[in-house]
Amino acid sequence: MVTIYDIAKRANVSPMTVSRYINQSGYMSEETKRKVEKAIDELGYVPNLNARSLISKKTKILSLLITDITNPFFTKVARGAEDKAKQLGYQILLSNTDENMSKESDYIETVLATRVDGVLLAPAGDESVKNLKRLRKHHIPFVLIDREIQGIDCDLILGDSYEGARKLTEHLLQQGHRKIAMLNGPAHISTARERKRGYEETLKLADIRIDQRWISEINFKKDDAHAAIEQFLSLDRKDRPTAIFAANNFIAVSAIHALRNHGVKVPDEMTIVCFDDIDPYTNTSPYLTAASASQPAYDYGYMGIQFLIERIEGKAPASYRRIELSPEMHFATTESILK
Amino acid sequence: MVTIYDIAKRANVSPMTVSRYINQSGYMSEETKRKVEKAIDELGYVPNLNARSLISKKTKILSLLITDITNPFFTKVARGAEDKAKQLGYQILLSNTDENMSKESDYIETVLATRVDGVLLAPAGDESVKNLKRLRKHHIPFVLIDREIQGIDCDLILGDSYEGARKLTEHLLQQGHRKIAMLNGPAHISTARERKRGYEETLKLADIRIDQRWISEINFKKDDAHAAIEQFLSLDRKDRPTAIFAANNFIAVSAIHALRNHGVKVPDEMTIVCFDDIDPYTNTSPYLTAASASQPAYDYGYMGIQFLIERIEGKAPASYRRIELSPEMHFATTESILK
DNA sequence: CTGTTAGCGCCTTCAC
DNA sequence: GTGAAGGCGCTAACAG
Repeated sequence: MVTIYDIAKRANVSPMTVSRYINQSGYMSEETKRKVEKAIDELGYVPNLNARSLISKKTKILSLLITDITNPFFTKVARGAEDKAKQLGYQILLSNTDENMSKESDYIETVLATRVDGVLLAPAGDESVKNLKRLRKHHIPFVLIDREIQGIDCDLILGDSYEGARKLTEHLLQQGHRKIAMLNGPAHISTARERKRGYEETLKLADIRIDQRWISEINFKKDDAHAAIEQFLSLDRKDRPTAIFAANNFIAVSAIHALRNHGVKVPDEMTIVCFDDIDPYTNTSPYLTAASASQPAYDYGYMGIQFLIERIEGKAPASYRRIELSPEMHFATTESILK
Repeated sequence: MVTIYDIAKRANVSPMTVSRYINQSGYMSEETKRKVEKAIDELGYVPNLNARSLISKKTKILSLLITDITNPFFTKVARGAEDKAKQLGYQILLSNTDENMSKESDYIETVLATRVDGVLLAPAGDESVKNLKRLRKHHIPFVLIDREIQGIDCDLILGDSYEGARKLTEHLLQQGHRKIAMLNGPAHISTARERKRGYEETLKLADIRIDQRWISEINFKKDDAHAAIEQFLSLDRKDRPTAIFAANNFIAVSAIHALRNHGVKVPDEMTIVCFDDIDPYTNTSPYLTAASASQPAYDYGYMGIQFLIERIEGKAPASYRRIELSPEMHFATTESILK
């Protein structure tokens, strides 16, 4: 491997001069500059960032710890994160926790050993508090996205889950639905709690009794809704929900597939609304969902990384920031629903 | 920062003993083991992989260089890659080139400076050959996915673009279409060339004249089909294609959106077939595409990383492997098309 | 403007 | 079984 010593020897200068050239620090004569440049070119030298990190204690690497990159929400988060990181001279390590606490803990250890400069993460659940405390203890800056953790004060980028849930539920009420089920995520995730709160309060305000058999708590993961859908369908006709509020994109898609497997046509025989987009046809008929609360996922990643790097570089305000991004509501037009 | 020296001092042993404990290399008495363990616990020591890399010349970091993580094909590639990497003790750095050669070159420099152990990449185009040669020169192992580069001998994981294109085109012929347009990617990408070859040969075999106005070359990127669609629609009724073969998922989605913007109903008034899936409804009615060639994207990533790590660790066969994965054809049922 | 010295945190090598 | 010396590639701090 070519090192600054090899360059130094060939250019007849000291290694320090080479280092100065590479870092453009301090002045040097045009002639030495040329000599060094020539040697670097001829030998094909590339600086070793690892060695530099050992001294500077900065790796210019960030960790993106999300639950699943194949969730379109997180796909866009990742893209936003990578764009901003590249722009500011950082690289991104990708990790998927699958909403699994032990996987998350695993990755946290790797994060520490790798000496990344910071972490952008969507915590697997409330229990993540121990992982976050571990990061804190080791002075690794982090920013939380999408999910809040009680007892952890930090930069935070969230969606307004409560408000989005209210609007989705209200939309169903306006459409005449009275038996509205909710397919929610696990209660140990803040967004699930907030979305349920929005759902329940909206129904209460409308004086609608909430049948506990209509509320099912599953995972925010792929293909997890099948059993819950069977449960709904097994109810007597009079108790069976006519609409379902899916708490995220994966749940909605899984629900739609499960319903169709059971011969229930969506949207004709069962109305679905959901949090997040169902790409790529969110805004295109035929609408499968009657309404969705679309989150600016790219911005979560982009702003998240920006906040993180500001923290890392000491450019952030002293007090932590809490950003709540409003979901954008998409409603299917009557025409398309009837289609 | 806690180092092995701190641990050594507290445990009353030499730093070397601590190092041995961490790496489980060589024997040591149970007692010293316990002492070291205790010190590590109390001080919260975490080994510094950077320092280790400086000596071992291995970072246990791989680079995943794709065009765009938001392309569902690459999303799944990334997931497969990360899963396999984690399983084998590696981490993944994520980079998006946007099919842009200068961005790709940029990332290659970063790859070199970071001293990653290897690279899994989907080259931006034939011109990538210079970037690959640069990797070669610096002895960085790499595996290519999805796209082949002339003049570069390396492990390769491809889809059978030719065969998939033939089947898609044949399907359109069987459906009675005679005026079939192709919305292709750029000719400097191998998959675009192969898919065009499949399209053209199928039409030739059926004795169908290919109208050059039906072939449009755009980018494999989001929202790039609008102008081409307008072109198609501007043709006289008698020359206007009745079906479109979209060379990838992004092109298909963009085409569908563009068509609908122009009031052309899909699939009723224009039939679309495409390479790749259109998630999440690929296999669910209402079908927007009449047929698709679904690629096992997860496997591209999973196998790609496996091959790469085998190379890195000297466990790969001497000669390079070339894997060609068959796309899985999905055809919409007549019923659903008519719906 | 350029060079020397020392050390980042760890491991290889060779002693004991 | 354990330790001391030296060095991985680079740069901070000081000297000239």
